[in-house]
Amino acid sequence: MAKPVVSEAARRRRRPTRSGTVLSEALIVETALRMLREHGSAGLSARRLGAVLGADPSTLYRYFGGMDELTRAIGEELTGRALDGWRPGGDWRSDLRDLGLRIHRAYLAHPQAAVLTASRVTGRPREIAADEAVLGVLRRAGFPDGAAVRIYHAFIDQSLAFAALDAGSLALAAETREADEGLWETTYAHLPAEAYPHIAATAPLLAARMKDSAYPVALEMLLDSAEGELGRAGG
Amino acid sequence: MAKPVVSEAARRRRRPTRSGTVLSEALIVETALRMLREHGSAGLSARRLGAVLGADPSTLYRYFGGMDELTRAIGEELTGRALDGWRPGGDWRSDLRDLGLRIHRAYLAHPQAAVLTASRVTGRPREIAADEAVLGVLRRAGFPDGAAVRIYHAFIDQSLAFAALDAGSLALAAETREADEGLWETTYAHLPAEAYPHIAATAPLLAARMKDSAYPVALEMLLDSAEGELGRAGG
DNA sequence: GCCTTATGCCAACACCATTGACGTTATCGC
DNA sequence: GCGATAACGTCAATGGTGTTGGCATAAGGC
Repeated sequence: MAKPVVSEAARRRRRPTRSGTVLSEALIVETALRMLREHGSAGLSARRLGAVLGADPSTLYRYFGGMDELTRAIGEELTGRALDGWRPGGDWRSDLRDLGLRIHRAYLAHPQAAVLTASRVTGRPREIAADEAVLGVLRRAGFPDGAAVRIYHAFIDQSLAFAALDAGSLALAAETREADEGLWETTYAHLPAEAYPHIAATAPLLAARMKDSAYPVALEMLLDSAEGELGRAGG
Repeated sequence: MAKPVVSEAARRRRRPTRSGTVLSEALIVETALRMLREHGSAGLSARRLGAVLGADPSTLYRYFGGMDELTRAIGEELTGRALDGWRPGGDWRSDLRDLGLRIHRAYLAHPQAAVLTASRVTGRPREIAADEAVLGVLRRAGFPDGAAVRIYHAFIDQSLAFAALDAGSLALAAETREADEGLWETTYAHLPAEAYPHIAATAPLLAARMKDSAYPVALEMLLDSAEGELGRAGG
């Protein structure tokens, strides 16, 4: 076998690579993030990553079991950055809004990485911390446990789902340089009004809105509904 | 060059492949869908697809510009199936609910394919038809154009986003056979109550709810909010 | 029945992840 | 200080991938 994959903590003998750099889990993940950002999600490969690090591709297998494990490590790094600095204020609605937007923003800061990792549920420490935070906000707001769990589930999955979706289109746009956004001005704007009357009637509005993420609107609608339920039930 | 990619409509000289089958766009897409379902999202490759069809891999390039274009065709097929048989009834809310659940269901019927395609905006005919349908329901319900477009955007992106997210976990579960669902009974249920009081307090509720998709709840909340807005504005 | 050309096939290229064997050298116990 | 051990970087090779140019053939319009 070629892969005991010594844990990072037990790693002591750091030999510099042929080109002089000293490897580490953190350095590899960081470099991979930079490569994803600069060369797109297809630009990350063991060979290229090795080349950038000045190391043989096979060296990476001393640190990660495979590209899949590296991908999960990158995802961990992203979710970790999402919660950094968040503290609950007093208002449950703005707390949740802030949390949702933070998650969305953290993923979109690295679209190419997000699209690779966003759909993986890890169950790792920082993800659990986020879950606890959301549940806490809802229960303190006065939602009974059943409602709190239901709303929590919708909220967290909505955030992750939109993060992945928006990261996907952002990554695609950055890579192909051909504006998918322009699709609304070209294809959709010139559809025959008889066959597609509603699109034709709202084409300018569509063109203006489809450029941006729908997440803020969807999030606000979810909060609307929750607030309505809270008003009807408790106070 | 090797790829004029004759359009399906202009295709007339159908020569049977060495193994006797006669190729077509539809047959290729259909076969690809079956392969994705049976062998997972990593099981689809030009070579394997060719082998199953009894054709040389390069033959596929007479029908699609590349694997990327094939992927988009698969996505188009999925969205098409979502709309099959849908007719608007009288009530806008149940119309939208039905449409949303159809999209979600159509994608989840082919999780491996959905995970490849759900984040691609194709701009192809059947996708446009779906957009037109949603906009029509909203405008007929009495929403002013601005609100209709805003709600349409949130609705369609939320449907696709959840479809992709849920398909991802479904595909992962099917491939690795290790139940992610059990995560809530194992990891989360045994967290220290001091550090994670809210998770601990709601653990049984969480375990029961996290197994299912949050999409129906999120959809209903979106519809709640829209109905509230309609009530306040027009009557 | 001829001609054109669409279309299937072949061979080849460049890339990919992954692995096993091999040396070298950094660190630990003494 | 010194030797031993094994961590870890490197090399070479395997079997996969998408994609392309050239070629032969048969299908269909005339």
